[in-house]
Amino acid sequence: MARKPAEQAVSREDILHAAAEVLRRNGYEGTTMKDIAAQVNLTAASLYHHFENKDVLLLAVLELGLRYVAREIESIVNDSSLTNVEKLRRIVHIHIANQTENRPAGVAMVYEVRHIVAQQPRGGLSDETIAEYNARRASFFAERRRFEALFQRVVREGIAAGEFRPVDVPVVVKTILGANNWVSVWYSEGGRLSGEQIAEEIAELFVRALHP
Amino acid sequence: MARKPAEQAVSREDILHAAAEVLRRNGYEGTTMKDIAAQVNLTAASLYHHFENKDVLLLAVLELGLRYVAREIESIVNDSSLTNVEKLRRIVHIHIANQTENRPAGVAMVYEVRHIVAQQPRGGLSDETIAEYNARRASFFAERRRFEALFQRVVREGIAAGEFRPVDVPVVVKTILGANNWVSVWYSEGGRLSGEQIAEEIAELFVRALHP
Amino acid sequence: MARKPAEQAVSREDILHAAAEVLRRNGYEGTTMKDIAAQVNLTAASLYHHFENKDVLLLAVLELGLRYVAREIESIVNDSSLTNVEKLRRIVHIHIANQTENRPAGVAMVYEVRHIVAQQPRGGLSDETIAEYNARRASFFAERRRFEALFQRVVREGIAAGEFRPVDVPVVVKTILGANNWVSVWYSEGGRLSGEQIAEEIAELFVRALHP
Amino acid sequence: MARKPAEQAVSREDILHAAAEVLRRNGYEGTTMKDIAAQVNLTAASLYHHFENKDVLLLAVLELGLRYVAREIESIVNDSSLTNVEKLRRIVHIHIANQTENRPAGVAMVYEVRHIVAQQPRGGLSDETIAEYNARRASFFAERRRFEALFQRVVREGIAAGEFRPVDVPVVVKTILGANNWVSVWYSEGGRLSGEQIAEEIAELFVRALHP
DNA sequence: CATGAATGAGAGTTCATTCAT
DNA sequence: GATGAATGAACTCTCATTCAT
Repeated sequence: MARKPAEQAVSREDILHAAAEVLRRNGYEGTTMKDIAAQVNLTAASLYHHFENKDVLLLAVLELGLRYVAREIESIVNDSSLTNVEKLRRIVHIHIANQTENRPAGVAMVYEVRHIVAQQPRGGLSDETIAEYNARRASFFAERRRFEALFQRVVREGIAAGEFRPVDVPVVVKTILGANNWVSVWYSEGGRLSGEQIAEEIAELFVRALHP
Repeated sequence: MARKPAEQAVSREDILHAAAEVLRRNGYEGTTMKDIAAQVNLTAASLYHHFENKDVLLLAVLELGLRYVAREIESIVNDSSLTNVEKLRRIVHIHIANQTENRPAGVAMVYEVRHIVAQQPRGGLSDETIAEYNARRASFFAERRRFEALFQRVVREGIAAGEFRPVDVPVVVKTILGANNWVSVWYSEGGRLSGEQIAEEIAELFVRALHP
Repeated sequence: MARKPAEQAVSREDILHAAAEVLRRNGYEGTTMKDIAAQVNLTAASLYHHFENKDVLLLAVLELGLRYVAREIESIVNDSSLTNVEKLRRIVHIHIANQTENRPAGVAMVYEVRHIVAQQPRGGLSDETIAEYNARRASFFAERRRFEALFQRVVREGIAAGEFRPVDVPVVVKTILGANNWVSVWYSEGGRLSGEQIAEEIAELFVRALHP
Repeated sequence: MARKPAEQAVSREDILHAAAEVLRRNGYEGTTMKDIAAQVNLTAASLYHHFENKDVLLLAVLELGLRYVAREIESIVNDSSLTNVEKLRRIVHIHIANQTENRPAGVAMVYEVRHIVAQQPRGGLSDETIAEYNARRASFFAERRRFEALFQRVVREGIAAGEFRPVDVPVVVKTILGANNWVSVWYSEGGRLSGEQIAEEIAELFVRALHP
């Protein structure tokens, strides 16, 4: 009753990537432990060696994906050699690339956030597991706030520098994020436009929208 | 063994409204036939007298919601006394109002479309039911295309009239829709801004973005 | 996907009796929903039509069994034509008969009480189900206290009447109950002695133990 | 990949004591290999170096516990300076102390015997393991018979010596054991009475019950 | 010896769906 | 039309057990 001996073992990381892929295809509720397991040639039971829980696992996926983009965007935002207009263009590009390319959780995030917001950790769990879940959840939301804050900073500093007209920063940023996120819903590989071209068009749109 | 004595019997319409409400609260997967039935004081079994299927039912909900907004928007777009700038402002307002006020299918649409796109009609069904489902699905997508076409018409005619600069119309419309849809994700009643104010800000943003 | 049409439907009562039987054979943890279902020719899923929960179901079994014996014993205790010595003999007989004959939950009670005492209602349940469970649990314990109180009353009144010597009533009653309960552990049908004979011997033992 | 560096390795004995503790807390079914392992700072897998089986392990625990009490009782029974009345008092005390103090197998025995009686050795095991299990089982029951025989001997010799009235020895002994075992069910530390006091009351009860 | 990784078997539970009444 | 009872399929999760390292 034990297998998978020589073949290199599966790591947490591997599972997270597999899960991200399944999540993208099937959505949160549509994703089963069996699906994820199959993706890494394991049985569902085996996943519980690496994650205490489906929720914990999926949350880890989203957090990972988010952290990844946030890092990229952060380096742009901190680059003092760029104007805020240029920063806005670039981070829109990065965000959209994250939707159109397969970067884990990029797509997932659009749809699945509602589950995390609403959801009590699945019932009948040990206190430790609930603690683990809440920790992950807090971590995810923290990352999420940081992510949004980066966009806000660019707009705010752009306004201060006279590069952008004064606007309601939170609403504008939500609008940009909404537009970008939505790309993952309608983008199709091999469509009329590449991800790059789409990003170009959208970035231009918002730069003009904010023009003083 | 038949209940529902005094109260007049429930209609398809009643069920659709109830389902829309549940859908808004619980999401597609989270919505059970029992939930919907409870909302109209029926048992799950009874729903099958009115709809052949959960999928058919939910699809009807989305179609209904969509048709409703489409009607409203259509009357604006056909009003020849308005400029295209004015039309754009108004339809953005209507679309967002549909997200922030409780118009059920409005909210649902953001998240749930994926199910309809992806989903094979649930296995093991009679051919008639599958046919019914596919008909509904086609109908939904037709409505959806009409809906989007209305936005596209405004932008396109605005460009032709010199009110808007030339842009990639499909991408721009998707961007506007994405931004509007996203409102339902982050809007909270009693928040800092009313739905009206949010709509105002977003409309202004896109009008400027398209300024020649 | 629906069966069991004409054959007379299964009632809650039927299930309780079936469950009692399985409980007796397999013990609390050893009893599966499938086992119980099989006993009444149903599938496990069907049981959830009648009981919200395994715990709720099993608790109902124990409560039912207990209530049954308590009723019998009560009528003896209230019979003012009997001496307390006679009452003690009779209730010991009844209690032991309950262990040796197949009266539901008689046997179960010996082992399974620990589960009810210790156990949090299984996690991940709706609030209503938890409420239902707690109600049943309270009801069970109330019944249990009543049951023990009946024995105590006989001993106490016997002492007052000079039929019994003064003793520590609670301890003595626990001792009698323990001895009786234990019968279910070692009694085997077709053994050297009948249930009646065993009861006779044990009753005699305690009557003498209490002799002034 | 081997841990447990400084501390000297765990012995079978250590595991048995740990298991007894867990058994007492959680009951037979509620006790997992992981629980036991955790108690001795091992992993579940490691337990299989010491015992072929969960059942074998737990059986060993019960046997150990039983053997321990049996020894104590034996020395009393063999003490020719004591009357049988005195012997009975003392062995009741020992037996009850075994329930009220933390001697693990004491408590466990009450509940868990059923598993051993009923249970086929878990399926799918090697013949050797089954053999080992059956050996342990036989050994357990032998110990159990010896234990009961000690009580029987006291009663029987007491009758022969005229210290006790003639009774059905097996039934009487079962009754005494049942009463004693039951103490573990209701005894609570810090309750109104100490274990000693309870034992006193019960011993007195049975001595009088057997008085000629 | 000990462990981490893996697994099969099964448990409880949910849910869309069916059908006789 | 409506319901209660029933079901199959699926899902999450647990656990004893194995085996290469």
